[in-house]
Amino acid sequence: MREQLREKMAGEIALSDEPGKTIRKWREQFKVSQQDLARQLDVSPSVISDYEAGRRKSPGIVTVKRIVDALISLDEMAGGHVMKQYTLANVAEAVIAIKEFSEDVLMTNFLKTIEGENLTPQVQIDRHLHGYTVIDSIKAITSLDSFDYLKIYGWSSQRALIFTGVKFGRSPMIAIRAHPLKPAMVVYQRPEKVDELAVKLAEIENIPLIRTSLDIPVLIERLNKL
Amino acid sequence: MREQLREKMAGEIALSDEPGKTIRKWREQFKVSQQDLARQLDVSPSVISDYEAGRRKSPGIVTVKRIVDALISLDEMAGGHVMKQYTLANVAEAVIAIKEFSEDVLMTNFLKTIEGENLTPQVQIDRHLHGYTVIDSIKAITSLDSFDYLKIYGWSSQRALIFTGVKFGRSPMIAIRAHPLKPAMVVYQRPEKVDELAVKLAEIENIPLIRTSLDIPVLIERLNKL
DNA sequence: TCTGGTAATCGTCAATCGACGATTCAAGTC
DNA sequence: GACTTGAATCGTCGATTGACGATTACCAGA
Repeated sequence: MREQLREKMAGEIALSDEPGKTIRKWREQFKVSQQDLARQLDVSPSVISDYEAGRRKSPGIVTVKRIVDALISLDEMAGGHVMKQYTLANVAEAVIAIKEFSEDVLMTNFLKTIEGENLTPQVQIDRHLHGYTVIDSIKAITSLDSFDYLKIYGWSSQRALIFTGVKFGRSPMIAIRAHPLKPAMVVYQRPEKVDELAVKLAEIENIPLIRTSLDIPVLIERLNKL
Repeated sequence: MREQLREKMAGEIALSDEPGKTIRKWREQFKVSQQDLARQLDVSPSVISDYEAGRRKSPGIVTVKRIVDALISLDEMAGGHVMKQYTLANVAEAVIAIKEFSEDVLMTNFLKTIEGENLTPQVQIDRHLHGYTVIDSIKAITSLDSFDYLKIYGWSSQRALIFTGVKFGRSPMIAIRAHPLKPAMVVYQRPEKVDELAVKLAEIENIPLIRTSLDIPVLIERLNKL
């Protein structure tokens, strides 16, 4: 993952309109002072300040590389704390919780547990669930990646997909509709509103669409008991 | 994904010891001539050649950005063919097949279907499976990413993990051992050899370790019937 | 109030970049 | 053999970077 992070940092800085600000952002992420960074790089602290202030509009890639590596090295010397964040955190960015049940769970029980309200009364809820995935839909959408992960790993015929941060509930259903592998159940956690279209799509797909008003920590806790 | 690719390209170029070669690599990926690229950038072709030849040891990030954007723009104008490669291909790189069963499958049936030989006779195989994932272990290892995806999405207590391209079978078991979430069964498809350590680890974890001699297409076909 | 840690600003200068254009090669292909 | 097309090499030159050090400014504590 080290390489990944290095590349991301370098890429971000290189593409930034204000590389200085991006450098600063990362330096702050790593909780390193300009001085410490300067020491690690064996340059004067003013150099760092100049970069961050944007005095150089297009620093050379060697400079960028040196800065990135210095930050990562400093972090490693201090235990690699920051890097760890960007390992799991990034990959799992959009996934808040995930679990496979050791024994199948009835949808009706699942509903009771999360205090869910069925928005699609026509759809049968007599099936079983093998597991669930709780997804931060904002993050899933902004980092398209995550959506792709989900497409491949997280969506399966026998699990509940729980979306948090839902506005109208259209995008998740559209994504589901576009994909061959369907979840057995879709849950919106405290949606602002649930669009008609979302309900209609769920009915077409024959997937029960559930709304719950539990907040995330409570929801997670309840789910853990299953 | 566009942003992702941009960042990756910029990052790679920025971190490269020979940025010129990396620029060339990408230009060739995009199947663009130096001249076309130069035209897109509105500079003389010799400029590109100079960069690729390494005449500038540390090009400024603005230059890098311009080159990256030019390549992507050219690709987009031509239909975005190259970019598409870097979308799904990359994410799914290591996953050859994946499926959740609609109904549980007994391990013994699973074994019969794939003509599997149990290398761990002590371990019980009376459990059920919810699904399986077929993984190209070479790709999974070289692109560390994929291994991380798996950690989070693909590994679950009730599924079979099928590894292809196995040399000694140590790495997959070690990775499994290191991770809290365990598969219910591990299958090696035509391993060159199966190391003692791998078997021992499987026993410790109480995960049946299976060997199959089916080749990949046949294996997939059989699995599809489940 | 003084001090130490952190950061900003700026003048300066050698080194390097960014770009051009002229020239030379290497392969096709007409 | 003449003619494109793609690429390499290099001298040149103005513009910018990379780095320093001096100076200033802003806190938070002792």
